[in-house]
Amino acid sequence: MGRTTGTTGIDDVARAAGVSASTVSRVMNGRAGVDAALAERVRTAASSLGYRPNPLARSLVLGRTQTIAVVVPDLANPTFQGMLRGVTLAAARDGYRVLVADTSEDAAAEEAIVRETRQRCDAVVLCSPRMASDVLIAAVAALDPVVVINREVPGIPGVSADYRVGIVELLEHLATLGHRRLVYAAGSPSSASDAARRAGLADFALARPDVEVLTVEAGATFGDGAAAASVVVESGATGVVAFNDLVAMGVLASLAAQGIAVPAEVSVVGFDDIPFAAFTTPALTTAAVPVGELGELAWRRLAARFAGEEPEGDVMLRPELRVRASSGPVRTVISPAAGAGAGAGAETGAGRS
Amino acid sequence: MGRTTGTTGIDDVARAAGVSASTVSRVMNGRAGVDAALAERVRTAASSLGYRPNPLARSLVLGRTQTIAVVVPDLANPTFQGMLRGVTLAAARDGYRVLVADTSEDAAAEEAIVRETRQRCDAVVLCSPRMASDVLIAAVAALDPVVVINREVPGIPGVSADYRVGIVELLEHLATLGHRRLVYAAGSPSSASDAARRAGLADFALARPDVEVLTVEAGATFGDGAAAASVVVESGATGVVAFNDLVAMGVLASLAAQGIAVPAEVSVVGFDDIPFAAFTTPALTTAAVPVGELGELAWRRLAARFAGEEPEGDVMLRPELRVRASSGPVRTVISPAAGAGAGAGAETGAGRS
DNA sequence: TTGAAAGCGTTACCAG
DNA sequence: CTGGTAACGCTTTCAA
Repeated sequence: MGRTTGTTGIDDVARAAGVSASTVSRVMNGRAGVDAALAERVRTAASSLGYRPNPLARSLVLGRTQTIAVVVPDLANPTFQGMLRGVTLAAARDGYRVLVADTSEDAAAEEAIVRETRQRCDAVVLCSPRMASDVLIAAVAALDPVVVINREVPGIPGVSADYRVGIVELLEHLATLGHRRLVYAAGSPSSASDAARRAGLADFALARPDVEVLTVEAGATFGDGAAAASVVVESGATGVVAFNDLVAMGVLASLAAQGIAVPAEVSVVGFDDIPFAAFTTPALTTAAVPVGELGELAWRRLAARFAGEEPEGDVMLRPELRVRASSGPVRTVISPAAGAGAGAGAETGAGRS
Repeated sequence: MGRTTGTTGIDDVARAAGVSASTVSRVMNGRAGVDAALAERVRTAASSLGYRPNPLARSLVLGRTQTIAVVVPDLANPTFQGMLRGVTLAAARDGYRVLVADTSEDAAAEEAIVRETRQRCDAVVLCSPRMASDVLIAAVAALDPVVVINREVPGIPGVSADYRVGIVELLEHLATLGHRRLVYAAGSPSSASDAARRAGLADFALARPDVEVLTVEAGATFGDGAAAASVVVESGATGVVAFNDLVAMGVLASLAAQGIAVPAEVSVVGFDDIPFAAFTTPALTTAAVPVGELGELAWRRLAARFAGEEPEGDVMLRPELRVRASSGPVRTVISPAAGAGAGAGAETGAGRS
C-alpha cells in the first residue's frame, strides 16, 4: 500500500496530489485526456516526492522490459566489443538498455545462457553463436525477437559481414601487386566465418587460376599466426592472407624476428581491421569488418520488429579493403627456409568471430 | 489466469500436477518441506510443459533483479572493456547478469543514465565516472549498493588502481636506466587518474631531485601522443612517460616518422598495458593496470553487500611494471630538434580512464 | 505438508 | 475526464 518499501510509489503520489493512481499513471505516461490543472498537480507532487515509476512493475504489466540481451562468445575479442558497442549505442538512442552475456566460448553452455538472458529481455542479439546448427535453429525459434550476427540461420533474418567477398578482395589486392604464390593462414574449421573465407578462396581460384593459394591451418590468435609463419616461409609464398588481424600480427612478429622484410620480401594482410591494425609495424593491410554497423543494424532489425514491421531479408555488409604498409608489390624471391622460427607466444583476448 | 500470454505460467504447472501454485513455487525454489512424491510430480509437469519461472515477476515480489548495472564512459576504451569484462565474468559466476550503459563521455548526461539503469538493477558499478565531485557524491548516496572504480568518493568504498605509485615506478625505471631528463605527456587536467599521476610526479621529484621531469599537456589519444612528440624532441629529454599506452603509441609513431630511434635515442613508456601494448614496435614498456581485477573486485564488494557483510575500506591495486623493448639505457644525446613533425592522426576509441 | 489469499507497483479496462 | 478494479506472474504469510 505504498510505504512497504522505502521507495515512494504511485499511491504516495496519488495521495499527495489528491487523485487516483490511475490518473498519476496517465500523467506519468503522457497520456492525453487529463485535466491540465490536475496533471500539473500530479507532476508537482511526483517531482517533489522524487517519484520514479518502478520499471520492474511496468515491465510486468506492459509485457516489455525496454531491454535487449546481447550474447557474445568473448568480451575480450575486439570484434565482439565492437558489436556490443554498436548495439548498445543504437539501442540507447531509442531508449533501450542492453544486458550483456559472455559465454566464454563455451558452445555447450551457450544455449542455456541465451535462454536465460532472453527471459529478462524483449529480444536478443546473438553474436557469432558457437552452438551447433541444429541447436541454434531450435533455440532461435523459441527466442523469437532475435537477430543473429555473422551466422546464417534458415528462416530468420541475419546480419553478417561478407567474409567470402572480403577475402577475395584481399586476394585480388595481392594478385594485382603481382603475387602468384600465396598462403592462407586459416582459422578454426568450426568457425562459420572461416568457412565463408574458404568459399571465397574457391571463388578466387576459379577466377584467377594463375595464382596459387595454399591453405595452412593456423588458428585465430597472435600465437597461432606466429607459429604459422615458418610454414609460410618454407612454402616460398610471397604473400600471406591471415584469418584475422591477430594472426596477421603474429605472422608479422615472427617474420620480423627472422629478419624477413615486410612487405619487401613477403606481404601480409589481415582481416577485421581491429582498432590496432593501423598501428602495427608495418601498418596492416586488411579488410575492415564494420562491426559497429553490424551491431547497429542488428538493433534496427529489432526496433523494426518492435514497431510491428515485417522482418526483412538478410543483410550482408561488404568488408572494405584497407591498404596499408604491410602489402606491396613482389620484389624478390625469399630464400628457401632456414629455421623453424616459432616466434612469440603472446596471448590476447581475441580470436574467432 | 495463466493463458493470457503464450507462456506457460505457474498456474499451468499447478493444474497439470494437480497441486496449488504455492506448492509449485516451493518446489521450483527448492524449499524443503514438500512431499517427495508431490515434488516429483511437479518437476515432471514443469519440465514437460517447459516451464520457466518469469524472472520479472520474481524480481517484483522478491525485490531483487539478480542484475547489476555497469556504467562506463566509453565502450571503445580498452580500459573500460576490461573492467566490464571483469565485472561480467565475476558476476556471472554468482548468477548475476550485467546491464551495460555507455555514457559516451558525456559528464552531464551521466547522472541521469546512472539513476535510470540503477532502477532496473540491484546495484551499480561506476567506472571512472566523469561527473563533478559534488554531483557524484550526491548521486552515490541515492544509488546505495554502488561501487566506484578509479575515483575517490568520500564515504563509499572504492576500488582503484594506484596511478600515483604506478607512475613513480615508471619514472624510477627510467631513472635507473640513467635518464636524467624526462617529459611527462600529460592527460586531461579534468581526469582524476591524471591528477593521481601528477601527484606521483611530485613524489618522484622529492625522491629524485637529480632527475628533471617536464610536463607537457598532451591528451589521451594516439593523435595527442603524436602531436606531443615534437615537444619531447625539442626538450632534449631522453625519456618520455606517456599518460597512457595510446599516447605512448602516438609518440612512438611520430618518433619513428622522424627517424628517431627508440629506445636508443629516446625511451618511451606508457601506462595501462592495453592488450596491444606488447605488440607495438618496439614493444611498449608500461605499467599494467589490472582492469579485469578491478572489475572482479568491484563485483566482490557488491556480492559482499548482498550477503549482508559490512563494507570494507578502499582497495588500491598497484600497477605492475612491464619492462619491454621501448625503454633502455641512455646512450646518445638526441640532436636538437629539426622539424615540427606532427605525425599520424589516427583515432582509436580509447583514452582517459 | 498443502492451499488460499494477500500482495509486489504498475497499467488498462470499464463504469460513472 | 476520473476512479475503482482487475490483472502481470510469482512468493509468502497464515490457516487448515
